[in-house]
Amino acid sequence: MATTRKQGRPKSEEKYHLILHAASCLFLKEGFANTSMDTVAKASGVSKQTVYSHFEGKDALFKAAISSKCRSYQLDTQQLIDATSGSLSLLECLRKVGCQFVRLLQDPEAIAIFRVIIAEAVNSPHVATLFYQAGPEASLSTLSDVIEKFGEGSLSRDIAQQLAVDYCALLKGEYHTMMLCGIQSPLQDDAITAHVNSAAEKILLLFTHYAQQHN
Amino acid sequence: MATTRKQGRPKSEEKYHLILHAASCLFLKEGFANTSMDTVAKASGVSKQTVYSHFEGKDALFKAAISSKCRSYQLDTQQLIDATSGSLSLLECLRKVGCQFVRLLQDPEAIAIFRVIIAEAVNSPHVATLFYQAGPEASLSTLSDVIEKFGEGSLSRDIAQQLAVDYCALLKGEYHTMMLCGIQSPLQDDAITAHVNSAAEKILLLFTHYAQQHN
DNA sequence: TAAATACTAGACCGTCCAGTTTGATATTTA
DNA sequence: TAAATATCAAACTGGACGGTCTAGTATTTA
Repeated sequence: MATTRKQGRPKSEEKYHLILHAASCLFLKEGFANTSMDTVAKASGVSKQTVYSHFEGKDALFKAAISSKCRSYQLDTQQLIDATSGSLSLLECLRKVGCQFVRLLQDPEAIAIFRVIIAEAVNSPHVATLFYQAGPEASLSTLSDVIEKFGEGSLSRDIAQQLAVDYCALLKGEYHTMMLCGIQSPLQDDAITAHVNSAAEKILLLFTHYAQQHN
Repeated sequence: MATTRKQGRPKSEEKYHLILHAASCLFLKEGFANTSMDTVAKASGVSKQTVYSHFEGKDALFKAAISSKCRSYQLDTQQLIDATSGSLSLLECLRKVGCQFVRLLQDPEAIAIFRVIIAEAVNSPHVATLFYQAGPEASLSTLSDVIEKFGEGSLSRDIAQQLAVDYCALLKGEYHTMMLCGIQSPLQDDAITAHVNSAAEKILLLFTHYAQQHN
C-alpha cells in the first residue's frame, strides 16, 4: 500500500510549477481581477484545460500562487538571523539586521505582494493571514529574539518585543506607506544606511533607558 | 457675460451628490472592479444615463468619489490642531493628538480608503497622490508643527519633522498593517490610551535627548 | 496491447459589464 | 409656445472572462 502508483500518465510536475510561476508573476503585476485564466495558460505555455487539471479554479490558483511566494519570503526572513552571528555590539547588530529589513521592505516584489494581499484581504482572509505570518510576523519575531538576546536578562520579554515592534515601525517610517501608494521609489544604498543608523540609535536610546529602569 | 444661464433644464445638483455618495460607499465597500455602473445607478436612485450625464465614465466617477472622501478627511485632519490649544505640556499634547491620530487610523472607513487606494495605486496614481496629500501628509505636517512649537528653538525644523514621522510610525506600530490585512480589529478605548501613552513617552525621551544635544 | 490518465487546441456557453441608443416625459429659458 | 436640455426606463452592443466540452494525441501502468 506504500507505493500505490496511480494508473495512466502522471501529471507533469514541471507544468505545475510553470503554471504556478506564471500565475504568481501575473497576479503580482496585474492584480487578481486583471489576470485572466487564459493569460495564465498562455504565459505558462500550457493549455487552459491543463491549468484547470492542476488547480480547481481561479481562487485556488491565487491561493497557491501567493502561498508559494510566502514560502520564498519565509526563506528571506530567515536570513535576518545571520546578522546576529559573530560578536557584534547591539548597535552594530541593529544596523545590520535593520539594513536587511529595509531592503526586504523596499523590494518591489514585496510591495507588489503587499498590494495584492491588501486588495484581496476582504475576499481572501485566509491568504492574508498566511502572508502576514510568513512575512511581517516572522520578521518581527526574529528581530525580537535578537533584541532579547542582547538584553541579557535586563529586559523583560515584553519590553524586548515592544522594542522590536518599535524598531520595525521606525524603519518603515513613512516610506512604506508611500511606496504602497506608489509615491516613493526605493531608496539608494547610502540613504538606506543613513535611515537605518538613525533608527538604530533611537532604539538603542530606548533600550538603555528601559534596561536602566529595570535595575 | 457674467450670468450666462445655459438654456434648457439644468442638471440636478442633488442627483450629482446622490451619485457621488452612492459611488463612494460602493467603491469603498466593494472596491473598484467589483462595483458596476448599474449598481451605482440603482443605489443612487437614478437612471444609468444620468450617471453618464454627470460623469464621463467609471474612471472619472472613481476619481471624483475618492477625491470627495479625501476632502472630508482633510477636515478631520484639521481637528488634530484643536488638541494643541490651551496650555498643555508636551507630553499631554502628544497624548491628545496621538489619540485622535490613532482613532483616525483605526476608522474602518479610513482603512477602506487605504485599501482601495493601494489596490488602484498602479492604475490611478493621480488619485493615490491626492489621497496621500490629503491624509497622511497633512496629518504629518500638523504633528510636525505641534512638536516644533514645543521645541521653542531648541530643536531644528528637521529634527522636529523627523520626530513627527517617528511618532506617527510608533503610533501605527503593527496595528495599521494588521488592519490593512484584515487581521486586527479596532482597539478598545483603554487599549488606545495605553498604546498612545507608551508611544508619547518614547517620543518625549527622544525629544529631550535631541534638545539637550542641541544646547 | 488495452485501459487509464494527461495534454493540446479550440470551440463554446453563460454571465457580467461599460457604454450607447432610443423614445418618451419633464423642466427650464427665450 | 418653441427650442433646448435633463431624466427615465429599457433595450442593445461589443467584448472580456470563468469555466466546460470535444476530439485527437501522448504517456504510463497493468
